[in-house]
Amino acid sequence: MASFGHYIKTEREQRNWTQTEFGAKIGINSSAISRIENGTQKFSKSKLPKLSEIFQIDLQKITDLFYADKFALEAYENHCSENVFVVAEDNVKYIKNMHTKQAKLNF
Amino acid sequence: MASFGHYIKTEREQRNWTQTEFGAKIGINSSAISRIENGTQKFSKSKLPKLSEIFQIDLQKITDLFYADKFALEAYENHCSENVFVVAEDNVKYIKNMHTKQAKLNF
DNA sequence: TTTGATTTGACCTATAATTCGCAAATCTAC
DNA sequence: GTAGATTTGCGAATTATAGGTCAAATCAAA
Repeated sequence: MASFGHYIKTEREQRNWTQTEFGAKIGINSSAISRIENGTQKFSKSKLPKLSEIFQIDLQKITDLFYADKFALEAYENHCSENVFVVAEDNVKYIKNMHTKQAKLNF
Repeated sequence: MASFGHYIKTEREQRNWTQTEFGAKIGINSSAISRIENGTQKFSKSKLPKLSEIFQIDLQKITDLFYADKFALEAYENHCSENVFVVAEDNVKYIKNMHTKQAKLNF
């Protein structure tokens, strides 16, 4: 998939909704929808649950796509090297580890 | 490595700088340094070049560590699944591909 | 104990980032 | 050419966040 905006556009068109119709459902002006689909504006993360609801798509999947796109763009724009995401994955494991250990300490 | 704040702390201590000294070099209040090292506050990306300069560490390495930490935390906090970063990596490739094709079109 | 270093809380500010609406412009069938 | 759909310029309004200040608390080592 290209980007999150493109993903939204595809899903919207599959349902034969105009940007205005879709905008009404999710509570955003049609011009904002246009910008979102074209990547000029970002979809606000607070509306992800609503999006999953009206698209009837698993929230986890939508969340992953959203952040994968966000991270990719950010990494690209800030000239991160190839292995940023490898390091990031390790960091997540570390964080999870820390939190479980922290949880154990509370007993 | 734990987190970017911890990384900063380690490097600072290796140089035997107090938080106040380090803060003076990079232009941040010492209490802010404390918060940054402990993860309460984020290091601002605009100061990354300055950081690489005073630490004498490759900017690319610092950039990667900074964003790996940022992405990891964000992924963790927003409950992304295991494979976000795999997808993100694909997305970067896609973006790079798009841009090279775009570049070619300009000839 | 004393001194310097670090941590933390509370509150405030400046600035950057971003969303989004409105209206005009442009595009696209029919 | 007309109507609906999409795009875009402009600007407002909101939000997010880094970082400061000041003071108190805690830590650590001499």
